[in-house]
Amino acid sequence: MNISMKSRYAVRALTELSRRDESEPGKPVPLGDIAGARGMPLQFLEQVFAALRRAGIVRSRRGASGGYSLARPATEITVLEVVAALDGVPSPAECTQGLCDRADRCGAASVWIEAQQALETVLGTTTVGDLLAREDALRGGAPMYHI
Amino acid sequence: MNISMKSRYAVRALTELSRRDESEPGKPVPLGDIAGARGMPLQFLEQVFAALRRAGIVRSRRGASGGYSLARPATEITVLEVVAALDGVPSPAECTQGLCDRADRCGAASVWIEAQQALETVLGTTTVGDLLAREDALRGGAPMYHI
DNA sequence: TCATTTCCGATAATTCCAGTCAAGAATAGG
DNA sequence: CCTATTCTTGACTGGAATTATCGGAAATGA
Repeated sequence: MNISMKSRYAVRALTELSRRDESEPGKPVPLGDIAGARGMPLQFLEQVFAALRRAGIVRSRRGASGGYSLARPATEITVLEVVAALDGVPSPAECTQGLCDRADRCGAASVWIEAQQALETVLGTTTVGDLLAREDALRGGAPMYHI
Repeated sequence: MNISMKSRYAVRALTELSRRDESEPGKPVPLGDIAGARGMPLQFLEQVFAALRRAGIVRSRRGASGGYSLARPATEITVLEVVAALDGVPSPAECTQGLCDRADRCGAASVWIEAQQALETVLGTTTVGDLLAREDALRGGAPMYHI
């Protein structure tokens, strides 16, 4: 199972959302702002955030001065659950989901299972908060050359 | 990241091929035998093995009593290179292939890169020989637990 | 009321996947 | 040489997934 644009947009958008949540905690941010800030198609983001809301990752408020806000602190939202909400649990091969009836006598299944576990470890231990911190490090810590 | 049927068939087929290579080393095995032994569509396997040959993983001999044989010992063929030959290097997101022009200022790229590295570690350290050994362990009835 | 914004379903364009089909070329054995 | 076997290659297809876009409905604050 692939990590699609939906998941990638979601991660970017949540990073942006948590950036804004730092300055004005809890205040809803319109999707249009987020889409604009990161160059993502608004109507596609709407689909993405609908799924994020159903998964309990963001909260929404409708109407004027509405928008989306984080349902939990950014440091408690893992990349894994974001991906799971949009693409399902990422698995390199279907064997790893009990769909392979040969798994009990197929040595190959084990390697796909190990691969999936490695993926889950990385994605499950990285939070949106981490990504925001990394982004800040890139912006601030990157060498600044003057023209 | 998609590990397609091609790669999965390839891994299964190479395991079968190395099993036969054990009893009669270097002897070409017709694809029909391999397809039959593991219930895989022959004509699809032909595509798969054409790619494996181009990648230098197997050798072919045409004609009667021809077939495919391993180009190297099974213990020197990693699952990673098999997957790479058929699906390309597995990557969870395109960012990790230099296609994302935002990578230098996008904190999200880092997590996809780490995920890819974790995948490559698992797949790159498992060989077809390992899979054959695991399969034998499974057949021998001894349950095998791997950490 | 009105502008804003989320919500929801339909649809379209494109690409990918898994598998099939068909014709051709090389080879061993007789 | 003849023939069955086997690899080689490319085109093709049906279905599914991906990546959106469109149009409007419902809620909400000013």
